[in-house]
Amino acid sequence: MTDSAGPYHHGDLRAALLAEAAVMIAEGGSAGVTMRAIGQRLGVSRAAPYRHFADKTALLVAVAANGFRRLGGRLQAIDAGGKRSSVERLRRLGEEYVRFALENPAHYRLMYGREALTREELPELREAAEALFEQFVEVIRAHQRSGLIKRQNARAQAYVAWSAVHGLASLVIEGQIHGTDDIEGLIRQTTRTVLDGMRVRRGGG
Amino acid sequence: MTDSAGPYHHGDLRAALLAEAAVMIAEGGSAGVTMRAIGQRLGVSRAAPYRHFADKTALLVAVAANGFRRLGGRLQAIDAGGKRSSVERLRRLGEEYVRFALENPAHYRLMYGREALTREELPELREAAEALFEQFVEVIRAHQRSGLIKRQNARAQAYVAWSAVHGLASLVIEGQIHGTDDIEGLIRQTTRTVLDGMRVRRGGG
DNA sequence: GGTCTGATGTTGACGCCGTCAACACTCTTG
DNA sequence: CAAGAGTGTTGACGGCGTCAACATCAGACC
Repeated sequence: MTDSAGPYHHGDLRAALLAEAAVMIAEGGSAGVTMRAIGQRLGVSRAAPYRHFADKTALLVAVAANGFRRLGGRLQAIDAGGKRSSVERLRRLGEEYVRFALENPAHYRLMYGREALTREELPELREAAEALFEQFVEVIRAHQRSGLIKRQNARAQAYVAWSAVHGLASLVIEGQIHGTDDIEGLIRQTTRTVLDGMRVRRGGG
Repeated sequence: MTDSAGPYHHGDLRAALLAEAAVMIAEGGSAGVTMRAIGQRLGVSRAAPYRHFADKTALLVAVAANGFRRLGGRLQAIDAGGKRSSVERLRRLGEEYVRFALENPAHYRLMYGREALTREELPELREAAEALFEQFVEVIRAHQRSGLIKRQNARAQAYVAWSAVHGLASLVIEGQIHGTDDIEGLIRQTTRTVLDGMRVRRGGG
């Protein structure tokens, strides 16, 4: 019985590595991801992952890029659905962003918490993150055209909005928000405040 | 000549460890901080730091807490100085916050990028961070009393403002802001947008 | 002044980690 | 059926955090 050892070749180890790494990150943060441990969990030796990823960083980068794509898809679904009033839709987009981060804290942290990764180019990660940001910019532009928010540099406005939702998500994930059970309320207040600040007003500066 | 080896006891190794760790973080990020390396740079053995800090985490926590205190002092200086119009002062506070983060990126990342630290209580770090946050809340309250911003839950408003500046700082540090050289302009736009959203308006919701 | 004791620093060792080189198996292609 | 590329394994190396045992020193106490 080869059952205890399994077949010599795994079948689709690359995909399994990505999936298992994501699981391990969710379980214990990316610090708990070890080339040896992930191999063991997949019934494979410690060096096997190196046939599919140049090193541990490359594996984590691929996992993080998947996160960007997953988040992007989720936001796209929100943005496409429904015919709500436009500002409401923009707000829902921001709220959904934060919700994704809070549902996948360790994964989100991996996506943005560079550190050892900075020195290299990491093109895959960069592209995935920029594609997500371009979604933001497009939504901002659409709302500028509708006359709902100020017609300033759309990228800059997108950065401001992104800063707010990313900052809130980050603070909650890192345990910096205390004395408030009502995180949902805080999310709404954040998006509402920023949108108020971006909104066109009669007689306003 | 004991000169090459130095005296057996260092004198004030604890303080030296804190200072050197901060330098190493600034040089190469907290990943580059190694108990062995820091000892070597101080002319001390690899285990010497353990006489002053329980483990590497404890050392990094102390360094991070120092960062919070340093930032707090800087913001306090801003807040105390000058008799500018009040909203302007609030804006300068936010801008100074971001500037500190950008001047000390690796240190700032250490302060907020928990990870391995989450599981323990880390009372020193928590207290330092909360003291800083209370400064924010106080400033918000003062501006509520002046009738300059909406009288809502001050802590919640402080969280919103903090999210914006922390998010912007974090995105810039992590290299997520592209296509804009004018980071200073982005900082101003962020603070202005959030304050606009929090401001009291005649006839506004 | 001499001694004792606790604080501080050193060395050796352990286990875990990422990674590489050399080797083993297997599937495809001719 | 032979060859070779792709995939997986084992052994080994150096670096890391950390602990236990030992060394040194400064100051309190007689």
